[in-house]
Amino acid sequence: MSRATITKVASEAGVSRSTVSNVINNPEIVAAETRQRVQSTMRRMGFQPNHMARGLRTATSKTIACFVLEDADNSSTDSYYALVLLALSSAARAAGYDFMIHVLYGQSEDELLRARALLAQRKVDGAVLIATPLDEATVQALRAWQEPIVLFDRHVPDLSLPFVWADYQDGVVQSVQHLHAQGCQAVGFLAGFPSQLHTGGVARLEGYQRGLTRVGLPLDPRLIYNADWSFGSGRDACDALMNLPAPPDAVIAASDRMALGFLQRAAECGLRVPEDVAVVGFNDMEFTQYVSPPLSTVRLPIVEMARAAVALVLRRIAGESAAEAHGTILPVAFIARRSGGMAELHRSVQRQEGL
Amino acid sequence: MSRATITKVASEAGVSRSTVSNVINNPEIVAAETRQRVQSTMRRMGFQPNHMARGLRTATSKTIACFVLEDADNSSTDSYYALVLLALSSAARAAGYDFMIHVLYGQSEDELLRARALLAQRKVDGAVLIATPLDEATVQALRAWQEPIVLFDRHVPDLSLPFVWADYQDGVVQSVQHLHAQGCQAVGFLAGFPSQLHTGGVARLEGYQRGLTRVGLPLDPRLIYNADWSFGSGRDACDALMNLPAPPDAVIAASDRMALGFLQRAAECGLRVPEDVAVVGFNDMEFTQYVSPPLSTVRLPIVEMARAAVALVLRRIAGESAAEAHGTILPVAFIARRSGGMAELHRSVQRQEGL
DNA sequence: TTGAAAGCGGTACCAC
DNA sequence: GTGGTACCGCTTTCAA
Repeated sequence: MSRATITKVASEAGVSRSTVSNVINNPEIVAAETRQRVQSTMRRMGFQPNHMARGLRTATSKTIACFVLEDADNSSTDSYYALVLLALSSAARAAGYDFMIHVLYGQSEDELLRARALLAQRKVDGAVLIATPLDEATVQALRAWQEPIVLFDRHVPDLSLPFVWADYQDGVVQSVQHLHAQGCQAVGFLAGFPSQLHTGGVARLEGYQRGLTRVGLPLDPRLIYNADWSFGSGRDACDALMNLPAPPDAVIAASDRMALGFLQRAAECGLRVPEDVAVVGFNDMEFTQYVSPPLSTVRLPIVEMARAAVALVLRRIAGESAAEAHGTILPVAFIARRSGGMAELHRSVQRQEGL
Repeated sequence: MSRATITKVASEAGVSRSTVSNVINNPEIVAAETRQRVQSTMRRMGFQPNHMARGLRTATSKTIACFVLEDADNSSTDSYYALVLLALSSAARAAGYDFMIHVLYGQSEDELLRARALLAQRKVDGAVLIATPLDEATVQALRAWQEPIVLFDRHVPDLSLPFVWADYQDGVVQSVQHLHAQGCQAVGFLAGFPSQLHTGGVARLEGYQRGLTRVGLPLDPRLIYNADWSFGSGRDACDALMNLPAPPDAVIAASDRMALGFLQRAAECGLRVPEDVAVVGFNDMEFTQYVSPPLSTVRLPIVEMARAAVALVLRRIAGESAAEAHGTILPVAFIARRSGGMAELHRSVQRQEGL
């Protein structure tokens, strides 16, 4: 039994194909009686307009893709990606678009071509790119395509590709302020690789520096440990920093994973958190609530970022130039938990309770 | 500048459209010289065949979808989903298919219709369904569609929907065996909701019972705590079980999250793990490596499961009936870490080292 | 308000 | 081995 087509519906309902088409796309211009007859026929026959035929005619797919640039570490297996993908899918759907995910294994020309084919073949109307490592050359290439592409969670200063980005810098500033409010005087920092290509890493380091300045603490380079984002490097950082002649009384890690490594090693060394050293992470990964003590951290507004990214893609699809559709920067939220010290929190709770 | 079409390429290369089409789809039947001329013309013009036109003609989209059934808990933000989605996407791509993700917010008729539309409109050729909660009625409906749909990580005994499933039961059997080999004599169990609809929960409980039988330990119902999969319920389980007149010397949790709650509460109560009580989780979530002590757990073969699921979908797309394409059950792996006790491991290491 | 007809960009069959 | 041509199912003028 072959599928119902618009032609069959038309002949069944005793109207022309154009009328059926109008019932679907411009119901208001069809006479009420005709419309109802056609609608009930469509329902009865289980008619669904063929996406390919429609797309061929209208030259749109009503689909957007997320290009996931996978690096060597398989970083995209992180739960962060689950959150982002689902948030994007939900934002796309809210806008009436379907959502495709396409993984790029590296940034080879070949892989870029495959991604481009999706756009060139009109299989998708636009794309959001999510990439931890991102070469300059790749960005240039993407830009040259002149397709509706938006960078997610990336800041691209000069290049005219629209982007969505969270205020990483402010997240660390808030962390410093919180720790300072706890009475901490020597705040260390576990930096990730602050390569130029990982703008998030740079922004966090800048936030650290700016935060110190703002609360009036000196910047001591010895308190900055250059880790590599991994759990293990967080452990190493603990050994390195806490054995300094003048160890920090608090540390901020550029990622929750490093913070957790630090936390674990600190426990092994008999250090109490936050009494001996307060710890703050970054990202609010699920497990941060489950460790002892629960980890203070910074939460990214992923749902809002996804919405903003989809909105930017849609503007590009609608014909807006890449130059017009500039970047969107969204605020982050500091999440106070025990590892960062709770004095401030207690005070504010007391204040709320009118004590 | 409008996009290159097959017609333009044809006239540019001085051949007919059919020949260009053949160069793309049946290169071997075209004369080498013609083929090369056409190919270089295509390249020069940046020609990409229009997906819609091709799909219209061939009635295929070369796309499969993953339907994600989202429950009230937003469980799909779990990193498990990131792994599954990326594994599916990779498996799809290896088979030459693109990959769409479509979230169903609940199991209402409306949501099911939206998912069905994707198939009926020929926007996707088939789908993998991944769902924590899954009503009988939904399964019946899916089945009635007669579309290429495969259930991921679900066991559907009687219903003729192909499925992929991991040997949950054996995972727990292995856990029991490991603990028994450590000398544990009273192994408790933290069950999730063992509803009929969550077959994974049932299988784990069965594995517990079967494991005990196999190693010759008695089944003591008091050692089974009915938790709800959450971190908090794992904590509660610790209080409940460890305050029994005869507390267990080991517990197996049906999820890592519960195991971690147990671990945390145990630490608060001054219990040593694994000396006072050994703990084993289930799923091998990332954070299990990061807690103290690292959590023994059971790892699901997600990549293999994804491959199997895509393979089943493709068989259905190729025309195989749902009845023929039965289920695939894949083996799981017990991961020994410190929380479960390491005596056995030490022995086997010594054995390997020839001691 | 409705219908006829011309595509959209490919594929596939059939002559040549 | 190559070219002509009839579709695939829908949208979109343009007349009636």
